[in-house]
Amino acid sequence: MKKESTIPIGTKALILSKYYYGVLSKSLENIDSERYFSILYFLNDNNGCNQQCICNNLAIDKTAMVKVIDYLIKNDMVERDINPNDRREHFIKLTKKGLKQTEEVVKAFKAIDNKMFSNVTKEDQEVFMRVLSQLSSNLKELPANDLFFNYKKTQRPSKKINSK
Amino acid sequence: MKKESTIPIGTKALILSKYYYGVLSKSLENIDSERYFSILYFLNDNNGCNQQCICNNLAIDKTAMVKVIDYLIKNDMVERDINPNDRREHFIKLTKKGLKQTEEVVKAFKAIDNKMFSNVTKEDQEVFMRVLSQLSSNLKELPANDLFFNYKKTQRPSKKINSK
DNA sequence: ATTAATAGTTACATTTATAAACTATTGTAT
DNA sequence: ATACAATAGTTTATAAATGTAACTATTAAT
Repeated sequence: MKKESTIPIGTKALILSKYYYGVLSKSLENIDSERYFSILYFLNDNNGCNQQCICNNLAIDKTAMVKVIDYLIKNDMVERDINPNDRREHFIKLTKKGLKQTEEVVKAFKAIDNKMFSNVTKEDQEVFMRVLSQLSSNLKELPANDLFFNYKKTQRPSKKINSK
Repeated sequence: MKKESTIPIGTKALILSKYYYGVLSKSLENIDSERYFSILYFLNDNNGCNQQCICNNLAIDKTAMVKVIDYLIKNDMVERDINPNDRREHFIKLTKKGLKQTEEVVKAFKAIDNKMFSNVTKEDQEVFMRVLSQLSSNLKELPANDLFFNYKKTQRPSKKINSK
């Protein structure tokens, strides 16, 4: 009685993503960024959004995002522009080079998605995608994980330094 | 024309796993291990397997695994026993305490899986799981990712130090 | 008896995660 | 108008995760 396949959903999802990004980075060795492809992909659809927007949508901490953007700027993939209407916000915009290379990134992502689904029927594919979204939103409503995201404990009761 | 939801499968899977482990670790705050729950879960089904086996099944690098096991030993969750029939292999076995606490871990995993699927029909659930497995095995056969796993480049053409 | 392969380890460098404290800016309530 | 809260982003520090290379010990293959 082998029960080989009793691996929890979350673990399976993590494993899948590891394989996925392995394949992806293999097919994107010619891009000037060696990582953060998912951010480029996201920017392709949301060019000019602020950093917090990327964080919220890709579940990345904002302190990590600072370095991600720094890296992408260093490689001339994006630029960081202050929003004149709300100077707290920094818009992240793909550069000319970034736009061009992001095309390749998007193609690579979509190629993998297509190959992955090559032997899955259209109907099953539809169900899969729908359930995947459902699971994610179910999880977001489960008891306080807090682990990610930035509006978290925020207890900071002290402070008030240069206020007086 | 918003295209909010065009996030690649691999990215969605990664995000799902982040939320998932956030919820999980929230519900397992009383366990003596603060992490590596998926390894405990795996050991519950495969108690006494060697380290490589865990690596292969959970897509974790073997050099990382050393530290994971060290950590779990330090917290008296597992022990590491040399296989007398092949002294290269180290069997990883749950301790008495590890067995007990792993019960809780398994319960927590299954509880989350249940909650996630609470509003998904049995049929859709079945399709989802089947496709998820299919996608993983599709990915494994895509062109060399190399990124993970241990039988990789292994080119090491030099070496031969103390051979002569 | 060499040589190759496997399981695991060590050491190192890089990347990522996490928390806390911070600046700058904007929103809100009195 | 002023005080306070909230938001976006940054910095710093620490810990953990990840990846690479070189290593030991052991077993398998020739």
